Amino acid sequence: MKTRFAPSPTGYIHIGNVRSAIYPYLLARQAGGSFILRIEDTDQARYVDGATELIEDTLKWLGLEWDEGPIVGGPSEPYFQSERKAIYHEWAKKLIAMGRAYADDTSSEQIQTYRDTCTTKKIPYLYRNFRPESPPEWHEGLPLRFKADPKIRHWHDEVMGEMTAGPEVQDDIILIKADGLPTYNFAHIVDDATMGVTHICRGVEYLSSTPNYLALYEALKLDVPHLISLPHILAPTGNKKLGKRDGAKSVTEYRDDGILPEALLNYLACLGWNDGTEEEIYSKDQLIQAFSINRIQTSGARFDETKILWMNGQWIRKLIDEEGIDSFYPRTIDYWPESAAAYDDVYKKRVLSIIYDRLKTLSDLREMTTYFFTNPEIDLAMINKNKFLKKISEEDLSELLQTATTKLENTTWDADSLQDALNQLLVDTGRKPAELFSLIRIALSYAPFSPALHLTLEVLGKNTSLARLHATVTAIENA
RNA sequence: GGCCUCUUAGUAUAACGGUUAGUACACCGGGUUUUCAUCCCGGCAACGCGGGUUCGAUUCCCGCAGAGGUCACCA
Repeated sequence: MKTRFAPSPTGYIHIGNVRSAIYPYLLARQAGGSFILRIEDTDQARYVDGATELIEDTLKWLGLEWDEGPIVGGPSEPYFQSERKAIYHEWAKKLIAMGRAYADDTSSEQIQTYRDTCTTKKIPYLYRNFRPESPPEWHEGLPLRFKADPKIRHWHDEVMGEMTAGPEVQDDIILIKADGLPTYNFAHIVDDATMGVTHICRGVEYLSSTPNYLALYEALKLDVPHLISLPHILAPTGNKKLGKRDGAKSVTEYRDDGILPEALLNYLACLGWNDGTEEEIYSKDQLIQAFSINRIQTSGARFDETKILWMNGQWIRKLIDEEGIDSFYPRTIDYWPESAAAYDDVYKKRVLSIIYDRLKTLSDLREMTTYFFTNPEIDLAMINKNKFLKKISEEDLSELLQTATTKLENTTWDADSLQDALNQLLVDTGRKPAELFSLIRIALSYAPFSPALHLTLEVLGKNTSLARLHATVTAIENA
């Protein structure tokens, strides 16, 4: 089995089209076949500088390594269509020789009048109805058209099932443009054939041009590869397919937002496909095992930002629980608050180890861990408004904090001892956990939430913790 | 407009023609010595409409409606 991902270098890969890279990848890996990356850069007008690198970068990040293509090379080089012009022309000449292609010197104005004629007659426009009797000899600078053989065509789509199309959708499509480069319609057929591609995964938008491709395969005496039409990913609102105009985010943007490639791959693969079990979390290897074409959905699916967030949290926890903090930590380095730069990895790993089950994305670290790196600004309103603390007098609050400080000063600074000390404080002071713990927690962090108190204390360290408690006592007394 | 495709809760989906239509996210409630989160328990919520076929239809067939795709010297 040979599959391919064949994007145009017109910008970033967004989540609306990355599935047409994921599914062929999974298929190839499952079958022990190969996965090709081919760059379809025949439209010079839409070419965007750097887009190829962006595509490569995206695939690498997602873990979709290709066996043939740019960088790695392969038996069917080159993998850029712009460099394969001679190959297309060779195949085009075969069609000309067998009388199945002809040069087209019709001006665009003339074509427009053909169209207008059809519009006024309310009949579908087909160029072949205006096919010239004796077209000129083909030479570069002139578009080359396929001579269609319109008839009823049947084919099998692995997702959509048995398909039928009539002659009314088959036309003399352009094979080679005036600039000498082929159109997608021609190039992909030649490339897939010469590269040995056995399975084509592409969006359903190609379904309606398939009859034309079938005619080309037939004329060129080529076997038709297995055709796999992938339903669209829908925009957040409405039912249209997700595109850049709808603000479709690039895949790499999710990386910048702190989404793990494991989570994005997992989510995207399961959007519009499932293996029939109730499993939700799949690693890449599990996807390769479980994937099957016949369970791909036929209807479009909406990308749900909330669910990818949930899944990302699951993956953060899974990876840390299974592989440990040390192995996961390097992936977090770009996501810490600026103030963390002054701290070493050992400290940041300790912070990570007590905060990670609160993360939905890696970039949550930026907001959630600041008080581990800088002394928080004292905000007594947080104490005064707290539902457990607002009924306690300032004198009592101050006394309570001082008692706690004294107790903690004489405690060995490890999580277990700190937990024991806090429990003892509960007994000594006769306070409810909600009162004592809320007060200490706020004095330490002035954050809306933080990890368990004994862990927060342990990681902050004795000096910092006691200093922060003192600072709040002082602030209350001066208020 | 022609041709083609799709249609189960808000979202993603499951269910040999027979089930109280299952699961996950979201949301709501409860539990786990403070908070937030994790985890656990519970709740809410769906077969587009109309005809057939059948003892019985979410499931098969036909219409309709709605939505989408496509009709380029773009891919």
